[in-house]
Amino acid sequence: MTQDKNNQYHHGDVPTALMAAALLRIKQDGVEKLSLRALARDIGVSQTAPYRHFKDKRCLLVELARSGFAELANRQQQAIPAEFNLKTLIAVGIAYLEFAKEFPEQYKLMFGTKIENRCEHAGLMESSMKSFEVILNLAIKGVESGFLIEKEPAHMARCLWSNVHGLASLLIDGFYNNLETDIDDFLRQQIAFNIRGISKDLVDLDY
Amino acid sequence: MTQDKNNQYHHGDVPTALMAAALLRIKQDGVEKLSLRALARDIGVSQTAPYRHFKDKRCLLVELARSGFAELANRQQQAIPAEFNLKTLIAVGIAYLEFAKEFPEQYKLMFGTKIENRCEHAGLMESSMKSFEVILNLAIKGVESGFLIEKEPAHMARCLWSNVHGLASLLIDGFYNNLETDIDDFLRQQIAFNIRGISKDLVDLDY
DNA sequence: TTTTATATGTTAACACTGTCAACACTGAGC
DNA sequence: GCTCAGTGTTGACAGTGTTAACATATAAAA
Repeated sequence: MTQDKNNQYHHGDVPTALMAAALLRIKQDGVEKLSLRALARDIGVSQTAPYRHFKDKRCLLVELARSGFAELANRQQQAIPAEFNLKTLIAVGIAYLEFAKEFPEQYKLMFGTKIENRCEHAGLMESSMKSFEVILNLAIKGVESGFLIEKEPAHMARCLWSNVHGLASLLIDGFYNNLETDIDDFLRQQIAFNIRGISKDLVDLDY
Repeated sequence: MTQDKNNQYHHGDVPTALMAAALLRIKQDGVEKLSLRALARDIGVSQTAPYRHFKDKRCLLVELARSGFAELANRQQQAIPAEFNLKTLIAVGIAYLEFAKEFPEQYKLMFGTKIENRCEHAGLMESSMKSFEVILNLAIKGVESGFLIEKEPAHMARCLWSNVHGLASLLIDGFYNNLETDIDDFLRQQIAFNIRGISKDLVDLDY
């Protein structure tokens, strides 16, 4: 914190400024065109300043993805109502898709191929695990409550996950653009189908 | 076709050579690092020679994706047995996943975000539609035969598609790496769950 | 307070990329 | 044989990620 904020040599908080700028940039131009130099220009520092805070571009992307998973987990958790039933799964699925719709570029970063060797980044893995655990806990509860088939809850969870991820991906990448019906109704129906597939009885979910 | 093949000024068939080289490159280094200049070097032409055959890099990627969809459609079609029942859907789903496993980088290109404004590329759209139509026809047949719920066959098809796409994506991006069970069993089970969700009765698919 | 060390920021440079304009060669049809 | 369109080449420009060497500001140590 310098006295003279206008003539400051030190920026103050380059990392968070970079993240904010990056979120803006990817929202505008897509994650594909994101450039470190442009980010540096955006926040008014030299082109190599970011390297004091991120080892390389990949690390900045990883951090973007990590925070994305954190936000996703948070939203999923928020979507769980007090009373648990099969519709809870739909609610969480919808929350998931809402996130993907709101932050498509961040979502691409989280799951896409832009980040290679994600396993090497512990923080990212941990964050994505936490997001998955929200679904996993629901599956466990579902099996315990007798709503879901008595298979591995992990498999139930992965089933839900892949279903909702498939929907999110196709949605983001524009494969549902020329849909005749309302997109939200459609998504709700798709999730409901999937839940029907792992629910114990042949329920009629009025999605 | 020059007489002297060794001192040839003209390469002969740059486009197909480029495609072959590109397929090799993305298989080795991933689609993210693909560079036009490297491709040109690979096939032994100057760095700007590709521009005589592809307007820009994007067009080359589009062609890669287009041929991918064609191959995918072909494999799906091949996987359909003479006799139709619910298991047919599983078989096609498995064929789909086999393709994704065999050509992960091409798959990423086909669905991922690397190609922006895919709608502008007519050939690509047509090719991807054809791939979808294979699934759509199955859904129609499924509704006609009374195996599937009497909803929009298009919705049934999209349900199958997003399910299998979700699995493929997560598989490719390494989210199933630390799976305890056999991956093929797992995938088969996941597809079966999904089909159970859109089948008319509560069938017990012995996947 | 002065000194020192560490964190942070800058400039200059390298190798690489996509792409364009200008030029050169080759082969087919007149 | 000449023309010309198709194909290939060279050279250049702007942009990128990244490193090394240098500069400054702040916090800790003296």
